Amino acid sequence: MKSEPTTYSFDDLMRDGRTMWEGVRNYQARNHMRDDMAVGDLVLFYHSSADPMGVAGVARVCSEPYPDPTQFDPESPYHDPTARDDDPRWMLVDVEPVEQLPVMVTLADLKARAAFKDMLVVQRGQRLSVQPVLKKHFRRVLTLGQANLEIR
DNA sequence: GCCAACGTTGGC
DNA sequence: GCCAACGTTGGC
Repeated sequence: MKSEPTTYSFDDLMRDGRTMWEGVRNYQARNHMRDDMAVGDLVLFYHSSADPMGVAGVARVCSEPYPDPTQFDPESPYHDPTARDDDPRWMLVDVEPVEQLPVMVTLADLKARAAFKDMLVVQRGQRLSVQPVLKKHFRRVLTLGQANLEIR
C-alpha cells in the first residue's frame, strides 16, 4: 500500500496504532482491498513521492472491507458526490502497524536487484496505490530491511 | 517542474 | 462503442 509520507507516513501509523486506508479512488485498488485482502494479511507500507521512496514498514489488515466514510463527507478532499449512502462506491480496510523496517528498502534498492525485476512497484508507469505482492518479494524485502518479522 | 503513463469523462 | 481531451499519479 502506497502513501505519500507528507500525507500519512509509517510513523503516523505507529503513532495512531490503527488507521482507515481512506481516499482510494481507483477501482482496481479498491477491488484489491474489497476482494483480495483478509484480516491478518501483511502489507508493505510504501512511501511514494518522498525522499527516499520505498518500503518503510510492515502493516497488517485489521478489518473487513467497509465503505470509506470520506466519500459521503462534503468537507473531505475525498468526497465523491456520485456515491450514494445505499450504494457506496468506495471501500477500504483498516490497517495496523507490525514493524518499522530497521533499514528502509528504497525504490532504488528494489530496482537494483534482479530478484525484484518482476515486482509490480518497480514497473514503469505502475501507479496503483494498492497492489498485490508476491510472497518471494515480500520475504526478500523483509530480509533486506533486516526485519525481525519472518513469514512462512 | 516536467512529463510519461494511464484512468475517466463525455461528445459523437 | 470509440476515442480525444483532460486530470491525476508519481518517478525523475
